[in-house]
Amino acid sequence: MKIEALTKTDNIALRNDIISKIRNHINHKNLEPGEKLPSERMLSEKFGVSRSTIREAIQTLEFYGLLESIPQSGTFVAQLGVTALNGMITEILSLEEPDFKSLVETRILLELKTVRLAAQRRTEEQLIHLKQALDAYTEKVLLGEDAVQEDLLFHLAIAKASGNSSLNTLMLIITPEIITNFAKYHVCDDDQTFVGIEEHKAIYEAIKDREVQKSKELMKVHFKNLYKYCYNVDL
Amino acid sequence: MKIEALTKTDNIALRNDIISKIRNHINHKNLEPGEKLPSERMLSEKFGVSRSTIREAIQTLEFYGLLESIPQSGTFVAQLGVTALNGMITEILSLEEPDFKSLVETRILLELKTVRLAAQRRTEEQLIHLKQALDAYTEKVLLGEDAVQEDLLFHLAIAKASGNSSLNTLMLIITPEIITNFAKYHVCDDDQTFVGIEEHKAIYEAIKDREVQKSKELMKVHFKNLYKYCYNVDL
DNA sequence: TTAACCAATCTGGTAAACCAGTTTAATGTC
DNA sequence: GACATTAAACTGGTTTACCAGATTGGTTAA
Repeated sequence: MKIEALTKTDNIALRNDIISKIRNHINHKNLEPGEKLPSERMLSEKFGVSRSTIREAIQTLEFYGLLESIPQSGTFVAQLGVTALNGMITEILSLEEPDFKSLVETRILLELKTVRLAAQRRTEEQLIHLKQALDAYTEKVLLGEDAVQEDLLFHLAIAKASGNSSLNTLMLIITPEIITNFAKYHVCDDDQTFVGIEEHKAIYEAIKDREVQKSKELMKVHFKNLYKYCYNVDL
Repeated sequence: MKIEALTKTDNIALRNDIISKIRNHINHKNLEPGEKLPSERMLSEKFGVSRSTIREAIQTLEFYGLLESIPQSGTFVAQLGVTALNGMITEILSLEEPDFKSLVETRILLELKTVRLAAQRRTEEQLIHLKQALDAYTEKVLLGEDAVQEDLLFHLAIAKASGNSSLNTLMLIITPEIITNFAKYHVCDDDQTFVGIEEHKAIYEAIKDREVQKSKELMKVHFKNLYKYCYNVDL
């Protein structure tokens, strides 16, 4: 088991090492925004690793919007200068796994915003989608089954209805980790879920009626138990 | 130029297609949390593409925490059930490029939180780092040079000082796109930056003195122009 | 001199072969 | 028949080879 973990860690360490070397190269050559990086083959040779490894590192930096690969042409640095690039890569390399408390804290922040925006901006189509998610959740709970997934999907539907693509993306990024931790710590084993039905329904109604402030207050109540629970248990 | 874009789009389309097919497979086989996906070779053959393509798709899903690859063992679905997985992949596939307004809206939300947390939790070491970032920014402005990068690095330092790894990660994700859009729309060409020095300095002092509410108010002021500017220009 | 064209070269993307652990199942022993 | 052993098959990771489009530099025709 520990060998597996070590191997996995090694892989990440290797990729981070390459990312670091790419950063050094950009610094050393003072690559300006839009300039071209050496080809994958060159970097591969220069760093003594295979193209796959280089490509993985580039893909990671591409995800953060620091590089952009164009087929049959090259890999280019984004429209941000050496300083920002350097600082950001350093930060990315030092990123740590988010702890449960951070996740919950962030989720609450994001959702108190998405629910307000949803109440303001939701379209009829999004409202239907919300209703479907709500019904799926309710049905699951009434069957006495675990409904964590349907719960989170309803919240994701709210994020989508917020009309803010950025917030929607961020919610998608943190949600799986939230669910995983819920499962790990058995946060949702108790029968609070019946209360959850009413709370969800109320939030839905508020969004439907475009009651911005009320929707936020309802969400706050909805999160109160969770917030308290997590801080008591984990802090 | 448009051919380049098309090629790029095709690549993304291909990867998304594979992701979609993986989702279908998981649905069809009703893979429970922790269960193993078919090997990359099997999927490669099943979908009629190479392992590289499969691996890229898996890597994307790994980033969102939906799958996990373990060397010499297999790829496993995360600790979330079919329903959540299905819903999330659907959402991921339909993700759209964030617009500038969404980015700004999100940034303001995140930073009004990070600055408060930083004022509460910052360590002495983080304070030093903040000071360095502030000085770098000030120096650049006084030289009359463009200081967008140093500006954002200061804000990232605040995010790091918030002690919330999750918020820090999210800030890192949206920052490059913010900078890119700043450059594209020439938001920061005017000499507002001299005002920026004072505002940054004030925020730093508030964090230093652990004045939570004040730090938030100062950040609000700092963002007021930007918020207004963006909405006026882009909306 | 200039502009158009063409072929050699270079690019990222894709596919196929290879590697080192892991898993599994068959085989041999007690 | 139960268990230990061992070898073959299977895994994700890595390396190498190949592809088609883009770039580039020189050559040629106007």
